[in-house]
Amino acid sequence: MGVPPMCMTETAMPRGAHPSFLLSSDSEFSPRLANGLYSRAMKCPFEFILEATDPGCAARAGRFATPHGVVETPIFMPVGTQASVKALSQEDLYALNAKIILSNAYHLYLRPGTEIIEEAGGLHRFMHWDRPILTDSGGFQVFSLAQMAKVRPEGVTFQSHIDGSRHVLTPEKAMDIQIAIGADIIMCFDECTHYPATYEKAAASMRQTMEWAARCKAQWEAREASGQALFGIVQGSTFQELRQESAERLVEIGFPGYAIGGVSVGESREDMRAATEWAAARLPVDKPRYLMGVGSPEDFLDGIERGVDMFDCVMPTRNARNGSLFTSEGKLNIRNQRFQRDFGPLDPACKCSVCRTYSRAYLAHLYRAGEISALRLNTLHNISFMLELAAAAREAIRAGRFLDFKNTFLEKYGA
RNA sequence: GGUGGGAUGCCCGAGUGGUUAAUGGGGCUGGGCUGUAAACCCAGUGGCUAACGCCUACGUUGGUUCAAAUCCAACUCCCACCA
Repeated sequence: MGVPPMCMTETAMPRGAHPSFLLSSDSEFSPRLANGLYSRAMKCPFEFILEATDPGCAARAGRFATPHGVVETPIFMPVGTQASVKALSQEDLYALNAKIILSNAYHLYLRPGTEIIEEAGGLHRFMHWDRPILTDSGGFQVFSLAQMAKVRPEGVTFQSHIDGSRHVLTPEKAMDIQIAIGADIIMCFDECTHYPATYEKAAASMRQTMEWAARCKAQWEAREASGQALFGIVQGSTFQELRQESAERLVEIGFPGYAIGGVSVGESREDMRAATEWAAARLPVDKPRYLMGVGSPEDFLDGIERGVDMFDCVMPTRNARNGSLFTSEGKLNIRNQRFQRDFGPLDPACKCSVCRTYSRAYLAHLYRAGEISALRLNTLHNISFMLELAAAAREAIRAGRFLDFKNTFLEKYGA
C-alpha cells in the first residue's frame, strides 16, 4: 500500500492512534511527483513519512520530500538569514552534507528585494543551492526588532533596520514574499510572544497568530502555492492551555507541517521542554514538527526526545564566529589562553575536516589574529557537529535506543 | 652646537593645582550568545586584603603649597626644525 498523498490527508489522526500505516520499509523514498495519485501532483510534492518511533520516548525518525529533495529527520537546519550561512559558501554546505537550510523572507525582502530574487529565477538559483530551503516569514523580526515595529490585527508596520524606511507586513504579504522567493517550506506570519508574558498577553498574542495563520493558509491556497509546504506555528508562551489551544486551532486549519514557536526566548530549559511537550502532544503524528530557534546540543536532544523532527538555530554559527566551539566533551572557547600551546585536534572524537586537519593552537592563533579563516573553520566545525549529532540521533531512534544515546552523549558533554 | 616640543599604568594616548588608582582605545584575562540589526556584547586588568582599607604609582632628584601627574629648578632621555 502506498503512502496517502499529503494533500488529501491534512486532517489530524485521532489522538492516540498508532501511525502504523505511515511506517514505510522503503529505503528509497520518492516524492512521487507524477504517479497519478496526486490530483494536484506537481503542486503538492511535499510529503512526510514517519518511519520509526522510539520505544522509550516520543522520539521519531522519518523523512520528508520537497521539490528540491529528501530530508531525513530529525534534522538540524543551518541558518542562512540573508541567503548565506555566515562565513560559509554553498560549496562548504554541500561538503558538510547539509540537507536543508533556512533563510529569512523579511531580510531578503528588504535586501536585495523580492524582485531581484525573482529575476534570478528564485532563491535556489540566486544563491546556487539546489537542496531544500525553508524561509521564516519575518515573524521573528516582529519580536527581535520590536522597537521598530507596530503590531495591529491587520499586520505589522515596520521600520527597516537598514535605512529606516517604512514597510507593512501582513500575513498575505508574508505569503506573497515567500512564494516569490520560492522556498520549499514557508512559514506562517506569526508573532513570537515575548517572555515573560502574562496569561492575558500570551493569549491575545497567540490568538492573533491563529487568525493570521488562517489568513496565511487562505492566501497560500489562493496563490495555488501548494508546491511549497506551508507550516503553521504554535504559540502560547509558557501556558499549557494556550499551547494546547494553539496546536488544536492550527490542526483545525490544517497544514502540511507544524512548528512550535515562541521558545528559546529567555525561558528556562524546563519551560522550553514543557511548551514543546504540550504542543507536540496535540499535533498530528503524520506531520513534521519543527521547533523554531532551537538549539544548543542539549536542547536539540530534548526536542527530539519529545517528538520534534526539525530544528534550526543560529547558535552553532554565531557561537563559532565568537570562538565558542562544540566538542564531544562540552563547549570550549578557543580564545582561552590554555589553547595557545595545545597542538591536539579541536575535538578528537570529531571526524570533520577541521578536526582532522588543524590544531587547537592554530585555531586559537587564527582567532586572536582576527583572520577571516577562523570564522569559516569554526563555523564548519560547529555545523558539522550539529549535523553529526542529528545523524547519530536518527540512527539511535531507528535502533530503538534514543534515551541511551542521549544520556551517553550528555554524560560526556557535561550539560 | 642652537631653538622648540615631549617623557602618564603592558602599548598608544587624555588629563595642566584638590571626589585621580588616574578618561578613551588597543592588548591581555574571563564570561555570554537559542526562528541572526551579532567577526558581537559584558566584565575585569598596579600590589596586599574576604571586606573596610592600606601601600605604591604619571622620566629622575629636589623645591613651592594645606594639597602636585598638573607649578618651579636641575638632571637624564626622546622627537622636530635650523646649523
